[in-house]
Amino acid sequence: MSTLGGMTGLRARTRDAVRGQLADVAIGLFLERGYDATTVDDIAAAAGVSRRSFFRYFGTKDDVVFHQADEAAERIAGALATATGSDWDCLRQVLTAWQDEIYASGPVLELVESSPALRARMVEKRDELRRLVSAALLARPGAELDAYTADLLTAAAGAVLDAAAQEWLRNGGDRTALIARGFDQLAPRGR
Amino acid sequence: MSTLGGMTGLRARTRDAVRGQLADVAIGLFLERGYDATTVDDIAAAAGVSRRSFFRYFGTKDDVVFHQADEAAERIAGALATATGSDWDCLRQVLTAWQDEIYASGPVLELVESSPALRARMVEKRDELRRLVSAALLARPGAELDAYTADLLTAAAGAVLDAAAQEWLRNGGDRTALIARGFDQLAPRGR
DNA sequence: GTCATAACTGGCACTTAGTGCCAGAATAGA
DNA sequence: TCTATTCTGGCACTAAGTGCCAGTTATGAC
Repeated sequence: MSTLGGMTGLRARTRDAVRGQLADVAIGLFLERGYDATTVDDIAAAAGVSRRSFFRYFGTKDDVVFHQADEAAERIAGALATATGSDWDCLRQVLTAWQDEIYASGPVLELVESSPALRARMVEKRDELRRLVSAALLARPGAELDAYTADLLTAAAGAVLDAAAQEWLRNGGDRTALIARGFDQLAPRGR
Repeated sequence: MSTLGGMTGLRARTRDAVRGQLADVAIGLFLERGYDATTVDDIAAAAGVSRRSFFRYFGTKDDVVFHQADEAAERIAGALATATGSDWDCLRQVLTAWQDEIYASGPVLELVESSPALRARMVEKRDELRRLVSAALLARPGAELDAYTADLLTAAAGAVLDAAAQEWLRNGGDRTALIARGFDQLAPRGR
């Protein structure tokens, strides 16, 4: 256990590599045949590992689609801790900057929308993110809000992102502009 | 097929009765031993039906907890169609009135919060409700909003309910007052 | 280089949710 | 009463996810 600060360790690095490769193979199959029609056996076989090993890299079949989002979630919470301005402005800045990481851009979002199981999991992940962000907002250095207000503002900010993502899927357009409009409209009253 | 308007039919009525009884037995077991530790076999045995029949009444194990919510969702959408006032006020009135149906009051809410699987399903159901409500808001007689605004307002109203439910689980108190405060704070600007 | 330790791997068996199918019992309507 | 529909239980099957074990490989100390 003599690891230096920046040292990642060969073991961890190969592990991350396998993980990423596994995810690529899996998403490729999902896009090709559909999520439900692809079994974990298929993924494992295509990636050249055993079924058992797949579950050592991903706890569930759908985690494969959201594993970047998990990492992003903690970085978002971290970014929020250092943001300045009013609570609402902090949420606005951080979430606008991280929108691409929250809503996996491109084909992955359509993949998620195409499968009820994946959509359910996405909503769940969104909820976890919401909790994390709310806690980070509440724990900010000079915070002057209560837990209820933190939950409320965070959920409202999430509402903006959700609505913008839906509209973007419907009609395309400038997602950042949609988000800006939403944040303007919902800016909280009173303090 | 000579059923009169109000006639429910004996078959449908007994079916509803079995359904309700099955739900009661299942929730009882869930509260007693926990959700994950209760199998569908347990439920079926305790209710005196076969495992196969259970799945004829409920598509999944967790549907048993949310089957009232599904019915409530459509009634909420119906109520919204006949509500009057600004879009935001309509949402406020209808959702405030139906809060108990949305957030199963009492022990069931705690049961849901105690199991990750149930919590995930609840979030999913909430999402379905959100879509239904948004569509109903958009389709209202004299509606003057676009799909994006409908989604935005609906999600914001949902944010109020979510935050209020969390706060209520934390500290108790008057849930209706919390909801009122949330709706005041998030009242949208512009038009 | 050697060696003990820890981590990774594949294979197997098992539980559980959920589905398709079929044959028998119960029921509604003519 | 007779016929068509519906409900039921049982069986077999798929697929996700987990625990366990034994073999292999990399790691770190000497």
